[in-house]
Amino acid sequence: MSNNVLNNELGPIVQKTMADVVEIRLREYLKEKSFKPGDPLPKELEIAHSLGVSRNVVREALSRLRMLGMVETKKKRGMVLARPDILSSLERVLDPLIIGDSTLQDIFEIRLTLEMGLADLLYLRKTKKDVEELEQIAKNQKVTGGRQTFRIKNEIAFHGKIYQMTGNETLQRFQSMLLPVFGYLVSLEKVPIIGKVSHLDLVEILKHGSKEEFRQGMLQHLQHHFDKLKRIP
Amino acid sequence: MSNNVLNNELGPIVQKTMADVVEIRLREYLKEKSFKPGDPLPKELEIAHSLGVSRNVVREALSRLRMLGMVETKKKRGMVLARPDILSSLERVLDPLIIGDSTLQDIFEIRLTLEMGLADLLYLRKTKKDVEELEQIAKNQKVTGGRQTFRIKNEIAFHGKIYQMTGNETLQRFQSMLLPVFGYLVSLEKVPIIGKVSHLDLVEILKHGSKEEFRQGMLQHLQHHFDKLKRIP
DNA sequence: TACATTTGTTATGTAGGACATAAGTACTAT
DNA sequence: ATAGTACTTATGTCCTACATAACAAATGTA
Repeated sequence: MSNNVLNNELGPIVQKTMADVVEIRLREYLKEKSFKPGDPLPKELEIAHSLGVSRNVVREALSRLRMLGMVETKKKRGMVLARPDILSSLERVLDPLIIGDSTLQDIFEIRLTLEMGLADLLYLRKTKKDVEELEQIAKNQKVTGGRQTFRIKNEIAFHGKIYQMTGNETLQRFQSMLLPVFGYLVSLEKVPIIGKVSHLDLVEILKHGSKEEFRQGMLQHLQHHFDKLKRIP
Repeated sequence: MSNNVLNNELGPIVQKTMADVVEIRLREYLKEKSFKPGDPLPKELEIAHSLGVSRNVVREALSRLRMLGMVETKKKRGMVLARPDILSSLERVLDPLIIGDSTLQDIFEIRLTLEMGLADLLYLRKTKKDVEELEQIAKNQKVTGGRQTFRIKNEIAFHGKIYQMTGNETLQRFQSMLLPVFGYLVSLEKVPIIGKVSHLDLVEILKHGSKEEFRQGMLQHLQHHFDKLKRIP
């Protein structure tokens, strides 16, 4: 018998605690009964009794769902299913000091991918006012020039504004959530590298150029990042 | 005093439970002391005593961190900080039936953005073998043709393969995690719409065409999705 | 009758104790 | 010295009790 088969047959032993099991069962229950936001959940004691566990365990499981924003509770009124904020769960674990290097690298690549793909949304939704504000940000950088900390702040403001211009709130929040990750990665570099295409160049393209030109401009702007990517991962 | 200021001054009243507070305090503590994966945490009772709360509350907070994969516990040995899997937290809340329509729309746009930005990673890492496998998937569709359920499966296989070809595991998992969302959105459409550029066309471009040609091809392939996007969000 | 006040009920939030269990650690006997 | 035993410790689970908030019902007053 090959080792591969063995690995499939016996997975790693994960000793689930009761809270884990109850969390899963609750999820299944909510899905099966197709609960919708606003629907009231059973009482803690009812859950505990019907699952044959203590109220403590149920509360640990519920505490998890509450953290994710899946349930909200009010005294006496009981608990209701709620609409979780999908990004708040991400936010809790997105700490560059904790997540591994390979994941960090993956996230960095995702950011590059997103920025290369932004052009379509951007040209669909950019407004004159937005472009003007973006130009102002780009000009600010030009004026103050040197200072490292300010340079980074401005970099963040510029790219953040671009995300905001897409009109996609989730995307925008996602980007701002990734900032600490990039701040961390950038801090590892000794010398700040400036792309061939500047922020002002990008603004100029946004004003008078086409989608395709913007994509090319963004590619040039990010080129030094792409240059450092490994071919075979 | 303007209403805007008022809104900033007094935010909405959020009555945090002790478990919420302890969770936050623990996070801060881990950050301040710059805990790294593998470092042992204080005992439950120590935490409870030093925070002045019951062990129950501490366990609820720890249960949350355990769910996110931030801490792992073994009997007697105690708890250690662990490397959370950033996507597993997302997975728990990514249910199209629960999240709101606007977020659903945002996610859909993010997917389009990603696919439009994939070209660079793809051309950096695609292998001959990958392209051949992709071609096989595309041909499979051509052969069997009609059937709705199979068409969707094949669509998923094709685009999934493209993500896999980027060599970015996080990106790939992210995409496969979004599939239920798109399955849901697609199920809302009456008539399946086929883009002007087919899967086989895309494969052909991957074989002999340039990055830019691929991007244009992908744009054509997704054009009907872009057509339906709202200008002003 | 209409309204205000009080009382009761209920579900969650918090505290604290008890014990089982697993996994080290120290000790003892051959 | 090694094997086996007893002890210790931290987590996992259960139980009881009570505080608190919010709703419901009952009661009293104009």
